[in-house]
Amino acid sequence: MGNGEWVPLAHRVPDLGALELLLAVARIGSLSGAAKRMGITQPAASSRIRAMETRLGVALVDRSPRGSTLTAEGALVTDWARRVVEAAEAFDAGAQALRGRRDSRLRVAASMTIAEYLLPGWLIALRGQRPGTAVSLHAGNSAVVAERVLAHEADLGFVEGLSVPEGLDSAVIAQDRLVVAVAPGHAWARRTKGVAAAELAATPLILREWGSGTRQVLDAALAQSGGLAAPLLELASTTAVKAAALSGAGPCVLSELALGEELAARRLVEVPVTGAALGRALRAVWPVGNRPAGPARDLLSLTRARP
Amino acid sequence: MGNGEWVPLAHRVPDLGALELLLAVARIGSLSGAAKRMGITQPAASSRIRAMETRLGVALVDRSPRGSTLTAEGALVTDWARRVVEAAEAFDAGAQALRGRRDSRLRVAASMTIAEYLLPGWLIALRGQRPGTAVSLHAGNSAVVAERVLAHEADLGFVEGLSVPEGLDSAVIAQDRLVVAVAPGHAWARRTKGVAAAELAATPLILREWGSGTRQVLDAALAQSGGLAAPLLELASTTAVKAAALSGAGPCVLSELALGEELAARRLVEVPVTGAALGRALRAVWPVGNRPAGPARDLLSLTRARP
DNA sequence: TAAGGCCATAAACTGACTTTATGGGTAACG
DNA sequence: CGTTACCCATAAAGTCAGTTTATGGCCTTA
Repeated sequence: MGNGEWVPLAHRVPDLGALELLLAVARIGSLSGAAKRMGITQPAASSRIRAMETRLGVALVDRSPRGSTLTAEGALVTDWARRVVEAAEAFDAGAQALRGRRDSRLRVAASMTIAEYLLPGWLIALRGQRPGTAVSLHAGNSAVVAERVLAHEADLGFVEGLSVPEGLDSAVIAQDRLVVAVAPGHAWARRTKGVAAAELAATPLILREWGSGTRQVLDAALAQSGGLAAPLLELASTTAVKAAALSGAGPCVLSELALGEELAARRLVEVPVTGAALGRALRAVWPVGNRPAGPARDLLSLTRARP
Repeated sequence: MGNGEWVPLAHRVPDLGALELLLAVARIGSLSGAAKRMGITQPAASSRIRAMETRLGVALVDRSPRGSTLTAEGALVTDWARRVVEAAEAFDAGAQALRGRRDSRLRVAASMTIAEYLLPGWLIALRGQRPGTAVSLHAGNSAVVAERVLAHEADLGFVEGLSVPEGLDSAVIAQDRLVVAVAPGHAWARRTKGVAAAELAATPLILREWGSGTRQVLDAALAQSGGLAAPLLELASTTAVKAAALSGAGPCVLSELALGEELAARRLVEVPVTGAALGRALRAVWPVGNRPAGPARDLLSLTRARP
């Protein structure tokens, strides 16, 4: 893509502090109250909000002597801001765990997909329930996770895959699903009956490169339908796969977790597949006999559909 | 919720510029290259990445005399960062449109739900196709949108609702759906057969306050099943409704768009409903006869499942 | 071995954000 | 009808993070 006269996003979007302040103003209903909540003074808050309004060219809050409320545009902006702040919170939760402090009271090992999409949310929830718990995270493939759990270097592991590694007990915490998705303009988007496994197998697809968990499950599921055709594109990251599919290059296959937002917004359309099992269990694992206790049990109960 | 020793998110998460820089490093493969791309000097980039590593306590990039590549942890952090940056891009696209400049070549009016969840994505896509197009956005309820379109104050409108306002032609661009969702621990989460409309109507629910489009559709859909019971909670914002449902307070009803992420991550579970039509069309509208042309046509074709 | 990538470090600079210090406005209350 | 207690705005001075400029070391390629 061309560069043109590109300016960094950071110069066009208020910084996280300002967005967070805006959320506080929305919730609390006054600039000074929000300022106190954020640990800054009232003039600072006033100035920041005003700077944000100037930059956006829109009035965000109605000031009155007895408080400030959002304007209609302000409410919309606040909703967009909330999504940024929530993503930042997930980032923070994940990053803190990645730090891997020695004094951690809960050591977790997780596969990539789980670490990327699910764990931050769980950690935020755990922090809500047990604020004191320090968590350390180690990410790797299923084999690495199993190894660390068996060596008692992790209190709890999370794996995605078809089978449970030797020596571990497990509980299914969710049922992930590979999803075939196409851009709305693609011919398959009209197929309400979906595609048969054999047709899917015969079609060149946009895939992650070989070695990814996703790819392995797909290979196994279509083995009896003739095996995978040569890929249309073979890309290194989930993002690249999504981008290619969005541009209409062809059908892609990714975890439902990676596609949630695109599917909800109809930027991509799911194509049902008949005759192949594209599901895979997401499992929590622990050494045989060592049922999780303490913080590990807390986290586990957060992740399971049924406690 | 208690405050405790809270520190602002902005002090724990790198700023957007740093996250964007990290993405550039991931894509380009060198600090100096990423620096050039971002319009800063190489030492600045080096220093920012280093500061980020220090703050997070994790090495993110492997430096070598022939470039820099992400470490395993770096790749994970980059994926989390990408979500923050994408949210910020959506914020920016929406905010720019809200500005409402006079020289806008495309004036759009949209209902709240569409403006909040769908429009930013469309605008990003439009910017990709037609970089020069300046868009102005006006958000309001269906009546306001219709009025602006009829008065030729907007080139294109987007409404959600059961009927098309008088004097407007329309095209269905997506089928939104109200979703009943509960926390995974809730009894309804186990109901694979879902709940009947009558049972839903009789159950106290967590709802948006009266007047919201969501609420109206729900009222209409359950009118023949006995009408809505008194709400369990009646809250002012989508976010508040979600938060209440996440905490296990009870079943909530929200647009599928608002719940996409929570459902994908299984933080909330969808409960199928039988015997009531909870779907509603999302429509683009324009004055009878004035078929959209130019930029409006470009945007319209981006939003339609079938061009 | 010279050239051209890449990255690290040090020191001076800049500017955005902050606090401190005021002032003006509205509402509740005796 | 003043007093008190909120609320917000403005001005001036201070602070610190992030930046540039300048330099040096390392590795590969021709």
